[in-house]
Amino acid sequence: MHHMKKYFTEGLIQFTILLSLIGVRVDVDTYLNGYFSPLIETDGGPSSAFIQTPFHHYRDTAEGHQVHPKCPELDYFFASRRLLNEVRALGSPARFPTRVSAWLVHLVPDDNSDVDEQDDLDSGNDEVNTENIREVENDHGIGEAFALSLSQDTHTTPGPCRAAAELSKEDALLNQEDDVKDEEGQEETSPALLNQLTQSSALEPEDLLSSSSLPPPLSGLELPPQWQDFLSDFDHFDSMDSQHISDLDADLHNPISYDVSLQDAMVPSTDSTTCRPTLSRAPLFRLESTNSSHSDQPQSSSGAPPSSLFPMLGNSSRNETSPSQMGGYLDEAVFEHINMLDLGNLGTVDPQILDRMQGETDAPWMEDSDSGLSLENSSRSAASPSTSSDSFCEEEGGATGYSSEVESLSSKGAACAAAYRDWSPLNLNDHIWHDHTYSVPQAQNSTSCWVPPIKTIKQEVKSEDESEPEEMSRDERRVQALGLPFSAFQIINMPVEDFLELLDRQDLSVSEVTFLRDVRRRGKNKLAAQNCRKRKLDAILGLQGEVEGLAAQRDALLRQRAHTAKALSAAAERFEALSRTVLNHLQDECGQPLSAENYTLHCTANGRVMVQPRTSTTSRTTVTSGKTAKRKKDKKH
DNA sequence: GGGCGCTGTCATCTG
DNA sequence: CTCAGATGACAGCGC
Repeated sequence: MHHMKKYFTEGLIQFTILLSLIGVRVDVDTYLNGYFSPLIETDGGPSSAFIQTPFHHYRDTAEGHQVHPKCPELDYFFASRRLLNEVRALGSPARFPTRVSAWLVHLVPDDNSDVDEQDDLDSGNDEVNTENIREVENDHGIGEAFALSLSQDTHTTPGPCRAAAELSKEDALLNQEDDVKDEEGQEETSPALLNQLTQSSALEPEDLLSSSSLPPPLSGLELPPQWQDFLSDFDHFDSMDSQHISDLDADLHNPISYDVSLQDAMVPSTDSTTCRPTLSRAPLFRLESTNSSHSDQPQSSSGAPPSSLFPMLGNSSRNETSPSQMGGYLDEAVFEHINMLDLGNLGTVDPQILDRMQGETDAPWMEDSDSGLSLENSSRSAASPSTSSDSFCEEEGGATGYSSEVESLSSKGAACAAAYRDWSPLNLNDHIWHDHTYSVPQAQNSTSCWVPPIKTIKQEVKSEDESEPEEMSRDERRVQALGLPFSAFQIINMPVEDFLELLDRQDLSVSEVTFLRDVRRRGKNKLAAQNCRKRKLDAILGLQGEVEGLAAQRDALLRQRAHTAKALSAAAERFEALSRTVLNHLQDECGQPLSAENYTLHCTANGRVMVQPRTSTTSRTTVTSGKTAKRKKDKKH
């Protein structure tokens, strides 16, 4: 189970990073909040006896996590959460525009090789205003380098180069209708020679930029080789990234298997109005494992049934229809949600820690016991001061102490001593040592060797050297003074039935009965306190190890983040250069190549790649003029 | 003499 | 209700 969780969590991290790389923000909280706690409970069930920490006051307060108050993972929860908060405190990771990874471009043969490479991109305005989108298309079909579509219409439609100005969604619908008409009239003209690098992409005719003058055709627009490289890189970007991750973390051997289609992953970055909910596309990501879905996940906009295993996949599907929810950034989402690694940490925690926990849960309280050490010590001194030859193990069973007590029976207790003579050490073992003892040393149970604590040894040595009687506890002395046939140790550890019978059969006054009850209560509480303290100590030590492991994990994640950011930045630069090249192959109504300073490429939700003016004011003007031109053109026709 | 750690004990809660 | 266990709080003790 630990291994499953480990691989699950690691795969989750990789998957999250991948999603961030392609511009999908993953919300892991929704999954982990709802699902991890049960995992903890299920997995750590027996371990609740390992550190039975009653966080009564923290019950159900761990940010909604239903953590059992005695769940030891609560400690890890707080510790790991603190660590990951420190990670986040290191600063927001570099942000990268979504559009960098949200493109698909068709490779189209191009004879027009004179590409103006001198345009510089104006990076000032990256805001995508879908209301001002101009859809540009080559008019001869050969150079239809893009105008991609993720929709199912796979036909290619040649047509004049047009730029459609859409002021609103309604206009877009109108334009689509016009486009259909245009397609019908132009489908016979010249089929496009379009190399589809990806499936189900299509060129769609759009309106003309100008009704009066058609721009000269882009004959055989051919992308430079680096563009093909770029596309191929993106086609295999997921595998590339997985490779990076695997290089960084050799332990991530079995990430979650997934199949990412970059085309499916093409997502718009900003305006949700561009989303086309009616589009039927393949799932953004497809998990090869099919398990139950998380029905609790709110499907905010898509309304699609939760068909994915993880809520993050639900998010992915949402991305198809709710692009506004997609931050196209490799941002702190990865690290924010890894904070479930506390939870997640249980999966990705240092294997040494897991092994240690496993080992302790495997051989739990069997090995204990300091519990009763001092008691046994005192009992030993009280019950059998003269029977030093008796081993402790014998005394632990109660035989030694019992026999010694019988030997020292007072007249008062002698009458009832025989009645309890059959109270065997087995009873004591059955009723006393059955649970709650924190850590009985394994040797104590398996062999007859008992290693007393150092202090006990010191006391013994001291008593031997100084020839002084061992110091008896107050209760020991009082019990001895009563002249009862049982030591305080036996009173404390005998079964309650025997104890009650003892109280009944002994001719004891009310005060004596109360005293014996107090002795028993105090003795048990003393053992409990010892166990409790030792548990607390071990918990602290375990948390220290956990902190060390989490710190190492944090460092690894930071290195990984830096590496990923670097790779993504390089890809962004490459994409910018290639976009510049593509823009230079396009012409405006005047026949001039589109300047990368004034235009940028944008991909809509339906998969179209459009040219978009960089500045809103300019785009507004352009859109308006484009729309007017379109209407003029329609009148002409 | 004060600080610190250990230990025992009490009170209280939970199962 | 009783009992056992767990734990925080407190006090005593020794170093």
